[in-house]
Order: sequence, then C-alpha cells, then structure tokens
Amino acid sequence: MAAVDADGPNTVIPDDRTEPRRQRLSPDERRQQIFECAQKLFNERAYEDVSATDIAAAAGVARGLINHYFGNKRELYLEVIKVNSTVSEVAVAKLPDGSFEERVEVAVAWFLDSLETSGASWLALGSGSIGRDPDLEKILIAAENDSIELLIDATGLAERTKNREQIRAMFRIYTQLVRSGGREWLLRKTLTRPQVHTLLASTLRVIVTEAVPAI
Amino acid sequence: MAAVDADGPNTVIPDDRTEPRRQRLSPDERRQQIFECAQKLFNERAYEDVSATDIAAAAGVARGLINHYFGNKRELYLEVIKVNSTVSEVAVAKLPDGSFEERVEVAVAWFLDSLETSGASWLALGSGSIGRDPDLEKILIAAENDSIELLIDATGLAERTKNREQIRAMFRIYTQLVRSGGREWLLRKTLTRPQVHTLLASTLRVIVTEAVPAI
DNA sequence: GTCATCTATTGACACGGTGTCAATAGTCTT
DNA sequence: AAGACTATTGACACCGTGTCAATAGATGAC
Repeated sequence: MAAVDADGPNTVIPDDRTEPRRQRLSPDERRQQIFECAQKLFNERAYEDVSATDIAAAAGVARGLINHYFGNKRELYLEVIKVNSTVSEVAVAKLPDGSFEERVEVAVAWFLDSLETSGASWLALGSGSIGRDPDLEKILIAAENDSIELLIDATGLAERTKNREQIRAMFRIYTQLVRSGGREWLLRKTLTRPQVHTLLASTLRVIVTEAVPAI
Repeated sequence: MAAVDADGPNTVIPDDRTEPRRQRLSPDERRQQIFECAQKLFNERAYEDVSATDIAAAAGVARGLINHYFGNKRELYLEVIKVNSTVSEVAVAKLPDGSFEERVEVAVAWFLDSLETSGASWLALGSGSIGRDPDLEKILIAAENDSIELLIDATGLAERTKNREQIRAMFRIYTQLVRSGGREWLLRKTLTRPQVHTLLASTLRVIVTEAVPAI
C-alpha cells in the first residue's frame, strides 16, 4: 500500500464530527470515485495483486459496494483497461502519393523516426517491464492502434473493407516486429538502422503481397 | 474439470479391492505423474483457472501432495512453462534435408505446433505478470534462445559464422513475430492457423533472402 | 421543523482456493 | 512377522470473492 493507509478515504476528513461517518454520494459520483481508485491501483500493481479490499479501502468504502456498482472485480478491471486503451485522437503523418514500394519506405522510415525521437522510454518497457507501468502501456496500445491505421493507409488497403479485422490483426502482429526491431537497434544496438529498415520494409511488403491476399 | 471426474485417478481402477486405496509410488514417479497432469491442465486452461484441487483430482492424489513435491502451485506452473518452452533437440533433428522453402515450412509448422500444444499456458505470458516475475522471464529468454538456434539451423545459416550476432538479432525479432502471431491466432482468434502460417513463412523467407544478406 | 420514504451503503455470511502439518498407512528391511 | 521409514493423507487456519438483508443518510412533503 502506498499513500492511503489505515484511516481510509482519499480525501481525509479530520475528526470533525460534523461529517457523518457514512458519506452518501450520488451513484454516478460514487461509481466514478471507486473507478478512479481502481484505476490507480491497477496501474500500480497487477490484477491479482490488487484485492477488492484494497480498492474498497482506497475509496473508503465497503467492499460490497464494488460489486454493487461493477458486478465483480474483473468487470471493474476490464472497464479500467477499456478506458486506458481508448485511442487518442493523434494526427497521423500524411503519406505521400506514390508507388507501393515508396509508400512502404516512407512508412517504415516514419516508424523508425518516431522510435528514435520519442521511443526511448517506449522501448524500455517491452523487454522487461511490460506489466509494470500500465500508464506507458496504455500509451503504447493507443500508439499501436494509430500505427495500424497508418499502415492500412500506407499500404493502400484503406479501400479493402472486406476482412478489415483480419488485416488489422496482421498489422498488429507487424507492429510487434517494429517494436522488437527498434529494441535491437536502439537498446541492444545489435543492428543498425539501415539493417532494421531493410528487415521491416521487406517484411511489410511481403505481408501485404502474400499474407494479406491469402485472407 | 474435463475428462477425469468424481472417481479420481487417470488410470481408472475397477472396484477390485486387491489394489490398496492408497497407492504409494516412488517420489520420482509420483512427481512425474503430478507434473504431467498439471501440464495437461495448464495447457488447456489459464493459470488461475486451474486449481490445485483440479490437479490433485486429475492425479488421483491429495492436494497437499502437490505442495509437498512442488512447494506451491506457482512453482509447479513455472516448471511446466519451463518444460513446455524448452525446444526439444528432437525438433531440430526432424528438420528435413530439402529445399529452403521446405525447411521454412517445417520450421513454421513446428512453431505453430508447439504454440498449439503449449496453448493456454502461453496465454498468461503476454498479458499477465511478465515483468513482475524474474523467474518466469529467465525461463522465457532461455526458450527464445533455443528457438533462435532452431531457426538458424532451419534456414541453413548455420555455416555463416560471419555476423552471427546480427543474424541472431534478426531472428530474435522474428520470434516476437511468432509470438504475436500466435496471440492473434489462439487468443484473439482474429486469424486462422493457415493465415498465420502464411504470414510467418513468407516473412521468414524474406528475412533470410533480403534482410540477412543486407548485413 | 419533523416525518416518511427512498436508496446508497454496510457488514456478516457462505463458498472456494491455498499452504501447513501432525497423523496415517504402504512398503521395505531384517 | 515386526519394525522402521516415509509417501500420503485430511483437517485446519487463513484469505479473497460475491451475495443479501439490514442500516442509515438524504430528500421531499406537510
């Protein structure tokens, strides 16, 4: 336990007895308050390391109230994840018109650029501490979704509405390749940027020309 | 609770009373037997969905015996993971002499096979407590290294001693592709096995034919 | 201002999971 | 066949979850 301790609620109330011991809020407020406490705890520790009792204590509330508002612990957790994972509306770089190969080159270069500039902390977690820092992780997930849309644009698959979810899945796989490629280049320094670039570009091409058509 | 039910042991013994109700085995045998039951269950379901009681029931044994032999449930689980993710030398030996394409096909098929059999135990790795558990992490890194050696063999790069560490790096990147591909196939179920197979095979080919030579 | 009503909130309960440990009962030795 | 050794058991204590009738804070009526 970090900040909140024995005494209970986040907003610590002095021993003033003007406040009733039982603080009654509107359902919306209470739900929100519990949610925020849960969010904080789930961001600090893993799911199984956070007990409903912990959340209730942090919110200064009886454990049963959690079930009343969220059904069960898992549902609360999923709601936290959901909110954490919502895609931020970040403007994605506009890709130039050009041949397929050119657009792939530009997309890969863009990936590596953004890795280089803003990716130091981003890469750090992938290797060892992926569950440790969910704040970073949620940014990652949002970035991943953005990346997928970028890839769909870059590879000219935007019109293909048929098996969109499967195409997304393939690109989601590919983003992992980008991530681990960046790790070898920037963190372990086993590969140079051109080497990683070659690897990423050729795999992206082959995914679009062979794997996607196979859907 | 799938196959084995109320009555207990895997090797069902008829109501013949010649067998003592308590079957005493050598520690090695018993340990092995419990281990195999645990392995089966952990491959079918996730860690938290398999209770020690389930394992004990499957083995036809008192629950306490699990703790006696393995300490606690988590240690037993780690041992299963360790064995599951250890690449058997058999697999390497099975790589046929043949064209490059054939060997790639076999290697990819082998990867997917071992993913499929490892099944649910693989689930816990990506989502859950990876950074939090150094023991688990160590096991996984070792397994990754084994996979890399397998890939070097399969792709006929064993002789190439020149930039060995860079080749390793590229295959390390590739193993992440395998991992996330498996996740889409087995966990998210967004892709079918043939689809993932196509993706993995074509990317592996292109890595060897384009990315590795570029070193 | 007081009362009645509504409902947010509580706390005790049942249940299931885990790890421990003294007691029990196969098996092996002599 | 008796005794020693130890594999195996089963009950116990503890912890976490979800449920639900009871409780008490707030709100509106008068």
